[in-house]
Amino acid sequence: MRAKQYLLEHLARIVADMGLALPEKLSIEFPKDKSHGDLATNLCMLLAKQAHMRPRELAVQIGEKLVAEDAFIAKAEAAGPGFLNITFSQGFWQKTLTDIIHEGDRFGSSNVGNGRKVQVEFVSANPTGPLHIGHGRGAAVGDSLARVLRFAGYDVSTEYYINDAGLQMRILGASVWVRAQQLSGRDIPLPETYYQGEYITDIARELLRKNPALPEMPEKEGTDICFEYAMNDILSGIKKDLADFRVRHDVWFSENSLVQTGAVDRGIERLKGSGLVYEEDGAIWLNTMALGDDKNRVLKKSNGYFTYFASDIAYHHNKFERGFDLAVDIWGADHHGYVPRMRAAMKALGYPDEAFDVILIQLVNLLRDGVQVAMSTRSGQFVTLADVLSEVGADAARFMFLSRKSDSPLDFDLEVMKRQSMDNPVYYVQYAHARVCSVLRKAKEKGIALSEDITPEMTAPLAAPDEIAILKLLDGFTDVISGAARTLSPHHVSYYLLELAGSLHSYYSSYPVLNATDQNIVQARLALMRSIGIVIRNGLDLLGVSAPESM
RNA sequence: GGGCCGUUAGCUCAGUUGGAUAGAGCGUUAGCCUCCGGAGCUAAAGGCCACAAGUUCGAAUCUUGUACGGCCCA
Repeated sequence: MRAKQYLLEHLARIVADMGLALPEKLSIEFPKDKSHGDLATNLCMLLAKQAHMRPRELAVQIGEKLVAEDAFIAKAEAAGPGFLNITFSQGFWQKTLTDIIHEGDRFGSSNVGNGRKVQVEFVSANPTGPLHIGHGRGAAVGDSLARVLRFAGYDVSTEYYINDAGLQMRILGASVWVRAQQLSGRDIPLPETYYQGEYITDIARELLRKNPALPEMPEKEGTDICFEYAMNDILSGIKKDLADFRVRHDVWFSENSLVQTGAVDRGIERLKGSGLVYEEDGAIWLNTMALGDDKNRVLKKSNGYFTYFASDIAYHHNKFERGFDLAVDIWGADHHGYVPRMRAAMKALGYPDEAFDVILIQLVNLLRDGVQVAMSTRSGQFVTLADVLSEVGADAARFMFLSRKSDSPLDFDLEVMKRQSMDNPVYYVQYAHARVCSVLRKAKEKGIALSEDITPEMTAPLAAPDEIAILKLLDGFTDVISGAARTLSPHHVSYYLLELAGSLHSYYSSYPVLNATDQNIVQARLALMRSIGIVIRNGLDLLGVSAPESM
């Protein structure tokens, strides 16, 4: 981060002296940080294009000027066209430790979000049954994304949309009603389209205990009671599961409340302003084809009922009325066909394209020892998120979900997830953290004081290539976070942590810390250990994974 | 039939405004416990980045087409 800003300032001046303008987008952010040579190379290519020069020619010219700068050394290499390597002094990298220790749990945060108001809506499962493993993946991604965005300076609110109006909910109530009847000895069959799961019977049993008169009630009234009770019961179960998974929703938004307050009607009214709403066959339609969808969609059916689409439009309209600059929805990939029509609707409401984004979460393939575990919601035979958590733990599950980009399917093997080996990389990262803590503990026991003031003299012994490499890696943490925020991809954080943990383990095995020969070296390496610990902890926190001090 | 996503080492996967010799883990092979935590480390082998064309100084990355897989819609 600092390296880039630093480079930029100097290059900007040099380039200006040469009569060239720095492309504006370059002044915002440089995502690449593996090698600062890449950065310079990129820059040269862009500038060369602008100046109509051969890249190498320009590289040599810039290189010569850079060499004249006393703050860093640069050279244009003869090998390959247009390659320019820029090397920073060791002190430059060593200063990273000062920043980390000074900023502590804020290290890695930035202001690239610039306070933009973002809403992340995720999970939003119908409260008709417990959450399963697929919801877990969406929950982990959504929650972690929110944490990353917050850390990167966005103003984030997380939300769960409760689909508590509509057919599925009526079926839920009816299912419990039938089970309650059966439990009180009546021979009524449960229709196939009703919810079959064992949990429905459990709810009915519980409700009967509290309300023994239920089976005698008229069907309408009884079903309503069943629905109300079942939904609240299931919803509180969902809330508990999410809490156990360290997932937080700031707002629980009820679809029913939209319907009650007439928001759906108002949404359609507003849509009419786009001139794309029309009536046909007694139904009200939105001409989404005009905005990229592959066919037009019904808003209000001829029987007078609104479609799901209509209430979703009203809901999203409501989001923007609440002042969000960006609404991110996290959906199961099986809903991807829904994306074009929502985009079309947002456009019809007059919101810009970039105000609405959807992250699609691909399927989770649940396995046990390589054998697929059958899952079917209809038959009620599925492994719940709660089951998985109690078996493998929240840390392992979250890390696994956040170790893949969300748009590719994921194999989740329960047996592998219980193994404490590199099959299960969360332990590798946590172990690195525990190791660092252990060294710091031992230092304290030995009476070695850890100075709070990190001075350049103190970090100066960190001069080995391995050490400089780790310092560069630590310095890049902030970029990783802002990159993950920009691309809405929290999994970048996991990969970064794996890399950092690997560096620590490797370093640890060949460089003594407490047993180093010189007290100055001990202090310097302790500062390095502390910094690595802070960065791993900050990173794990963004993933919602614990950072144990011992294991 | 239309559409979305994917295809990178034997397996599971990273690789994001195009950049130097494409990276991890597992598995395989050969090593490392007198030493701060071996849940660890070192090294080797393993690649036509599905295929073909295009864009350019440069493509795993962008464009088009084809094949295969998953999903959605009709």
